[in-house]
Amino acid sequence: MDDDPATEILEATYRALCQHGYADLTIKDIADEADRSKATVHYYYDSKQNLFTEFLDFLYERHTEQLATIEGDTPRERLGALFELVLTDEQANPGQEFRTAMLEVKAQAPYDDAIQTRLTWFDEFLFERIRDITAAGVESGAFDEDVDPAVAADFLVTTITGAHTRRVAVDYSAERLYETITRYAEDHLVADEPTEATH
Amino acid sequence: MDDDPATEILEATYRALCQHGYADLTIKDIADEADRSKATVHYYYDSKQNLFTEFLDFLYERHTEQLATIEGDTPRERLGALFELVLTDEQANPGQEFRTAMLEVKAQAPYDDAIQTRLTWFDEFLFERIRDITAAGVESGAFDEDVDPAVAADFLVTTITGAHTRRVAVDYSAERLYETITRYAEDHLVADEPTEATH
DNA sequence: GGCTTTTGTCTAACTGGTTAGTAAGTTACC
DNA sequence: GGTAACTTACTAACCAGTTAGACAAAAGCC
Repeated sequence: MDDDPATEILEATYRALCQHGYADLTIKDIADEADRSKATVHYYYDSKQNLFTEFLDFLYERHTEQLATIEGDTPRERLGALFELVLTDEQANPGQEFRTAMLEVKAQAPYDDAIQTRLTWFDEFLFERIRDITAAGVESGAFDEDVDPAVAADFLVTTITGAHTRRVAVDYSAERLYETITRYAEDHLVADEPTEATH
Repeated sequence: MDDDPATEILEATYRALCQHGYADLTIKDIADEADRSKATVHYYYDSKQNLFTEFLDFLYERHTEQLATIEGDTPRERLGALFELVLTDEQANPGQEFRTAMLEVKAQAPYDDAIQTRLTWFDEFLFERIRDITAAGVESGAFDEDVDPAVAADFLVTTITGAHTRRVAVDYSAERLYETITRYAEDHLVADEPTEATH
C-alpha cells in the first residue's frame, strides 16, 4: 500500500470508478479518493484519457496475474476454476459496481482506440487461456476428441461475455449463469465414456 | 413519415443516438436532428430521462414487430432465421453505431430503473421466443428430446448477448459469431438421428 | 363577417450547475 | 536556493432545463 503517488492515483481511480461509474467519473472524484487535489492528478497524468489508459494497463496486469493463479490437476478442474473466477468470484471482483463500470468502458471502445486495444488484450488473454486448457483436455482424452479448442474457446468467451453483460443490464443471477455454462462444458466438452459415471 | 412532432422527435432521437452515442447525446443533438429547437423537445418531453424512457418503449415496439415476422416451416428454420435477424441483419439494424449505443444504454441500467425494466423486456421477449421455438422442436422430435427448452433458450440468449457485446467492445466479426452460434445449435440441439444426413 | 380571447406550437436567450484543464503560488526537502 | 510535490483559485466550455414571449389557428362573441 506504500506505493508511489502515481500508483496510488490508479488505485483511487479503481475505487472512484466503482462508486461513481465510468460515465460520471470526474477527476475530482479520483482526487478525493486519493486524498489529493484535482491539480495533483493532472500533475501525474496529463489528461483524463491518459490517466484512464494507464488505469486499464494497471487493471490488465492485475487481471492476468489473477488468471495465472488458476490451478487444478486436470484440464476439467482448471476450466471449472476459471469459470468460477470470471463468473462468481466475489472477493476478487468487488462485485456489481466494477462489472457495471467495465461494461460502460466496453461501450466506449468504438470511440477510443486506446480503450479498444486494451479491451482486445483482455478478450484475447481469456480466449488463449481457455483454448490452451481445452487443447490440453482434448490431448489427454478428457475432452471429446472432435472438439476444436479454438472454436470451443471462442464460443465460451462469447458466452462468458454475455453472462457479464446480462448480469449488469438485466440484473441476472451470476450463479445461474455460472451453472448454465458449467453444465454446457460438462455436457459438450467432456468425453462421453469417462463422464457416464457423473450421471 | 408524416408523424406528429412527438414521434418525429423519437425518430430524431434514434438518428442522433447513432451519430453521437448515448454518453454524448444532448437535447440539442436531438433538436437539431428534428429541425426544431431545444425548448420544443422539452415541450413534448419533460426531461431527458422521460424522453429516453419513451424512446425505449418506441424501440421495443419496433423490435418485437421485427421478431414477430420470423417465419419458417420447421423450428430449426425459425431458429436459424432468428439468429440471422439478431446477429447479422444489417438492413434491419443500421449497424455498429446503434449496437454501440445500445451497449451504452445497457451499462446505464443499474443507475436507472426505467431503463433496466425496459431492457429486461427485451431480454425476456427474446428468451421466450427462443424457448417457444425450442419447445416446438423438442415436441416435434426435430430437437434432441433431453434438451430443456428453458435452459437452452437461457444459454442462447446469454451467448447472443455476448456476441453483441464482443462485436462492440473488441470489434469482433458478427459473421463469425453467427456461424459459431449456428454451429452450436446444429450440433447440440438438433436430434442425432435425423441430422446424420446433414454431415 | 369582424373582433377579441384562448390555445397549441415553437423559439431565442438565459440560468444554474458542472467539468477538464491551467496558472500561479506554496510547502518541504536536499 | 533550487527542485519536486502539491494546492488554491481560476477559466472556458458545455449542458439540462426555464422563462418570457412570438406567431398562428381556432373558438367564442356581437
